[in-house]
Amino acid sequence: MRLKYYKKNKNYNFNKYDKIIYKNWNLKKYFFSKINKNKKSINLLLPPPNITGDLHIGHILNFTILDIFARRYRMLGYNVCFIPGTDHASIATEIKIIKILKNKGIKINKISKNKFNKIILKWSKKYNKIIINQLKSIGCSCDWKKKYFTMDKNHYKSVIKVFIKLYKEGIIYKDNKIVNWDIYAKTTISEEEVIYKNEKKDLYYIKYYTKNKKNNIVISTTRPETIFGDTAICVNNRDKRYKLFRNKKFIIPIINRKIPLIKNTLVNKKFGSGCIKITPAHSEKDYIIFKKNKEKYNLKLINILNDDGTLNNKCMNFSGKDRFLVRKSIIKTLKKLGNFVKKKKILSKNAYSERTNTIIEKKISLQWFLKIKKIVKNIKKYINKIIFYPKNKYNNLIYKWIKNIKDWNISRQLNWGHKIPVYYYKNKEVVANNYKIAKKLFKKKYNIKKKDFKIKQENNVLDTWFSSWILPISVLNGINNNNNKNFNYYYPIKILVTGNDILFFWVLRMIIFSGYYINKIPFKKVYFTGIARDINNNKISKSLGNYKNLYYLLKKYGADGLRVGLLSINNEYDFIYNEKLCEKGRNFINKIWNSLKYLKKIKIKKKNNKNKKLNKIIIKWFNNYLIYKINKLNIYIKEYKIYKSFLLIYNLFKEKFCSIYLELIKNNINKIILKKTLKYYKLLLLILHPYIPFVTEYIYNILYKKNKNNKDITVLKFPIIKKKYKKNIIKKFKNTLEFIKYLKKINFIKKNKKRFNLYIYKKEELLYKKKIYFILIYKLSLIKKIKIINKKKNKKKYLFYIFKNFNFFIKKKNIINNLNKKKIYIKIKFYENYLYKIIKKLKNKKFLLLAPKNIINLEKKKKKNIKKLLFTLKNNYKL
RNA sequence: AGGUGGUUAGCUCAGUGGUUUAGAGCAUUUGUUUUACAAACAAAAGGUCACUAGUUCAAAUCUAGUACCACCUACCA
Repeated sequence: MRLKYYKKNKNYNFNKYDKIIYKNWNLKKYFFSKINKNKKSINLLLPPPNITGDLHIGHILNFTILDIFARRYRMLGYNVCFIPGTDHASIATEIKIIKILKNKGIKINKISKNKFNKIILKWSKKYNKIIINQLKSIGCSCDWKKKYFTMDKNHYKSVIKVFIKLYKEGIIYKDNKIVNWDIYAKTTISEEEVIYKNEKKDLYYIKYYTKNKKNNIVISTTRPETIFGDTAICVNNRDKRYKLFRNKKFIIPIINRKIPLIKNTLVNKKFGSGCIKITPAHSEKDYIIFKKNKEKYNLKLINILNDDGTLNNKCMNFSGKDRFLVRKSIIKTLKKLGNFVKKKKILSKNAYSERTNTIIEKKISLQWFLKIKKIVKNIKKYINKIIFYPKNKYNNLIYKWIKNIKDWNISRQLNWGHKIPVYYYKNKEVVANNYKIAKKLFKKKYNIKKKDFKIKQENNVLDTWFSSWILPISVLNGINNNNNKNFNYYYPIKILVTGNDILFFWVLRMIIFSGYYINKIPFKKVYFTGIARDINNNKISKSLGNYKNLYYLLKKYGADGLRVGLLSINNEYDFIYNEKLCEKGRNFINKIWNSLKYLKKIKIKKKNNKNKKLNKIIIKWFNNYLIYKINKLNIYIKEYKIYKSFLLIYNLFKEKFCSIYLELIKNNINKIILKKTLKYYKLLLLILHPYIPFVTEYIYNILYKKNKNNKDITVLKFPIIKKKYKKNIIKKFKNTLEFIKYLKKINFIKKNKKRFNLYIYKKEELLYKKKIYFILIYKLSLIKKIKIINKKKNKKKYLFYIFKNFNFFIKKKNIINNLNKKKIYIKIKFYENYLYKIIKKLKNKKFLLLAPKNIINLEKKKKKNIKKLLFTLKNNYKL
């Protein structure tokens, strides 16, 4: 690897070096995992992004967290297998292609299926490449040899195998049911892909007369265009208003067809007129009522919609027109006929397709279903074995979902996807792996003796999620061969990282499938991230396109900068993404770059014994502080508190290392301290590496690698320090810095910056020496010397100050008091009030009786100190 | 309608039953071009911690209720 260092560079040139560094990692096969029984395996699965477009902030957050786990486990000596992949995303991709073709002015009807499929294939190849490059460019340390695509041969085979098994067990079946119909994509979609939005709608009240027009009944509906599909009128069993009408028949306006009045408890008396029309082919509830009364009343099922959302030929002169246009014109007609009563605005939900954002229609249709309830029985057992982060947040939700779960509609009327392996001959069907086997089966099963007969494969493809729910097993080829070495070694996944929005789509289904198929959990842990949202609180997603291109962000902020930016928010909850986050990330990387520049520049002065003592203290402090923080860091990561862990490192590096440590040793560097500094710096790079892999690798190569054959940082050991640290040293150092800050704050710095003395009591000398480093005070403040005195100093010449428990004096002439008097007055008032409160507390008998002793003592101390402080302030006020 | 989470500085968010004035980043204001870093450093200003009640010697923190916001689930002719 050729990495060069130019001292003139103002920042880390990520555009140039990130690629070189990743190539090098790849060349040395650091991320490729082979079975090694002496090493524990860690299996991580990258949730496959859809090939519909490039990656966005949500993905990057997700994958960064996964990559942190991967890199850290690798550095801890585990055999990490981080499996990347992409999803064919059947419906999403197909819609995307259709849109693109439409924009080009190409009509889909005029393209043959073959050609269409070729276009999609080309697209999928292109975007597979793009996505992989993007994953590499953000630093994902994946095992590329194990890369999968959900339309690969092997995966396809697995999907088919699973389908056949479930079909044979009677879990997959074909039936006429009400499904969600997307009129744009012309396919069914699953319940999870439907988004309900509450919107204002008109509720129409319409009169239906009896034959002789003597009586009428008023139904209420939001969809008057469906009257062509009416088969009955329904009221609640207990609704007394309609008692008179029992057993009567009514006539549908416009089409003049007779329909009966029926009863059902599902009808809500209070809503609308309490009387509804039944159109069983286009409403789930109506369908249920229809089924119950079908035989008794001889009801018919009438489908009135074409696949594109226009009315079909059963709708008289309205046929061929869009359902919403018909709604308007039919109301006009009803008004003319005198059947229209009134309309009312109500708030009601419209069902939208998540994929195409069009209003979906409920429609009766012959589809394939999966009896998920049948295989979900033992799920509690498996869910209890899996740990979810954040803990317990989703438990209730999960069980509720399982309770209400309906059969899963798995067939889609699309081209792009796994074709359902069912074959037809006349009205007979078989399920088989391929055409040849299917033909043989027909011959056997149905005793067909003809040599030449044509069979047809089912046109529909499977829902995308049908191929996703088997992933944990299928990526290790565990479906085709459930006793292979890889599968036995790597299964199950250690931790799954994913957005909380696909809990039902994917996460739960994987648990259900693995539990059913091999009686095992698919993963040990699940880490849910929040969802990235834009300023308007919309999900950042491919379909909305509300995000900037990744390459733009990478060019501007670098991969490490992006990673830092996204780690700067608490990712357990949804968050609003703002590009300023990336700026913060970039700035941090810049800081790191400059620290390297500084270390490269250091020149050692030969004779420097002046500040040996100071150096010793600094080293002692930082050494202990590092151990303390690294210990804490490891605890955070073990608890999967990623956000906290990074915040810790961020502050450790920027504040403690750069602002304090490096500033303190400046101009005072000898061989020993340089050696120590490089050691600390290496430790910092190591703990930073999982978070920001590129820049740390670069610096490590520049600063520490002497031979080509030396290891890169990515395979070094992650520091876990078992040494104990000394708390009192850390505290003493902190105390001292606070003391110095206080000295600066009381504002007695002379303009000529002449040094002056600080006076302390003899009796407090020990306390001072125990808790404060004098040497640091000399270094960082204008104090010339700390002098020890026996008696109180003359008020006229000296001013008395207090910091925590420390009392000290300063000569008045050393103070330039430019605090204005008003401010001091406000302070005095504040402390007087504060003092009053404490005195009151200390007079409270209950407090003295019940509060712990140390708290009481603390209050007493406070009282003392505030009194003194007030004294000082008042003195200052006079000044 | 039910569930979950939230309400803390102008913005985005940390935070803990008692530590003299509740923290960070960004934004704002002021100062500093001093040899690692102006994408920096130093500092200032900015908060009745949503509201009400309760528990407690002590509540921003625990409990309950209210209001508002977000998400999820269900109903809707």
